[in-house]
Amino acid sequence: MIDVKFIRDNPDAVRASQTGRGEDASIVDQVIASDELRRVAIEKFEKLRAEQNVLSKSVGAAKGVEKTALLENAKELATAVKEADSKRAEAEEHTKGLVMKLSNLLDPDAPIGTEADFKVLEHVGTPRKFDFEPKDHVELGKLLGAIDTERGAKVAGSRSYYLTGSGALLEFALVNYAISMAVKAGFIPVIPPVLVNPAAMEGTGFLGQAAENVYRIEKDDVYLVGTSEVPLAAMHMDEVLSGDKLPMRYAGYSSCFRREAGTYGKDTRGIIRVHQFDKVEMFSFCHPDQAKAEHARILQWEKDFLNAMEIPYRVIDVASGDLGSSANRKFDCEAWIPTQDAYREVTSTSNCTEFQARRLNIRYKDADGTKAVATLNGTLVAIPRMIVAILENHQNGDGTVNIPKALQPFLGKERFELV
RNA sequence: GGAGGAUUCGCAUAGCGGCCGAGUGCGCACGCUUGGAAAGCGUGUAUAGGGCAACCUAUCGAGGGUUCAAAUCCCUCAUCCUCCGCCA
Repeated sequence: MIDVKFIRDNPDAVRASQTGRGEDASIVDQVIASDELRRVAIEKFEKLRAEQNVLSKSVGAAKGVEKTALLENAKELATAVKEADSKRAEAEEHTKGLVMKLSNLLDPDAPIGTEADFKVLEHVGTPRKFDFEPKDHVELGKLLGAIDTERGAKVAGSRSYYLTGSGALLEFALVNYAISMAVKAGFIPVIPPVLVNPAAMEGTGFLGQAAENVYRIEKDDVYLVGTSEVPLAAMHMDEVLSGDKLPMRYAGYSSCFRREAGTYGKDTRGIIRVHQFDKVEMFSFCHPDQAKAEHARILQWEKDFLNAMEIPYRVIDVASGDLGSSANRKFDCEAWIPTQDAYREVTSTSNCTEFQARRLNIRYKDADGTKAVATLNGTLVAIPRMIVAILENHQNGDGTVNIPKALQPFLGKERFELV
């Protein structure tokens, strides 16, 4: 949510941002008009209310005939106040509804365009040349007894899978490595709730365009989170953080649930796109002035992780039209997937500036007063995609897979063997 | 699932229709005092909105209602605590 005052003072900037995203810029003018009416309604109500407060006091003090007369007046006023109040509430709601439609302001450095207009920032590592025909992760997963998509489908439907044996152990190793890395970097490790209430979901912006991809448990009016970003961000909902404690960094480990509506036929093979997976997510609450620097730091931790996995990847600056509505800029790390002959997203980090915090009412207090914090998120490791990248990039001709050095202490061996 | 109790300014509490945006204690900040500190004394100590400002308005878990007037009365909901039941 963008600050209404900012919209009022900088309508052109907001319009430009909307246009850059390929979204409706006319909302800005609707907001300004609505805000005008809102302020008139507020003034009208407050004036009447002040009158009523005075009159009410005099009613209390008065006696007899005088009191009866005053009461007569007071009753009339009460009706007027009630009416003005509901008009005020209506105007406020209308304005807020419009403001909520606006996406976050774009970072001026973000590339403008649609999904395909991303900018490649760098390549790290070189895709490996195989002297044999590389197998894909589904095949390798079978040979290693690590991934079972057939039984996953039998028991839970499409896009479901079992991680077994080496696969399960690999998840534990990845999680352990990620968490120990995060703790070293000063993150507080968190195991958050994955079942959250509507306020948390709404506040983090997942009930807007992304709502289609969210699982909802109707009976209890709760949602299954698609990322621990939701419970991590909502953790400090309606709180005022002390300025000297910022940045506050959390690393959440949780299962993530995604309906994957509208992705029929996309990535149907294997575990690139699944309904449920585990992920370690970085989340930071920081000073708005620090957000850009913090974003760079989070990206660096993502790169450190991929470097440790010895996987070739590239970093892209996601184009305006492909940003989530909360993000003002987003970087994706895309790992090289040999059998797809392509780079595929494995991690992603977004700078949400104060947008999300304003919706969730998360502020910080320092000498200058109380203001909205900035929030940022980034994937440290999303298990299935990382497993895909590791299996495919580190496979040997016989189907065995070498374990990256960083993970070896967590697995007690150097190679995954065939079963 | 059933029965009770609770939710007030950072914390602990008072208040149970107008004198309450709200008292007290603790904490915190500043000042006085002191060689320095403690104690003591004094002052201050929420957030949001509207207004150029003086100032006004709203907020006592949330939302409705009654009333000229609600922290206070009524209803619904949420959370926490205790007891019973159930499960582990």
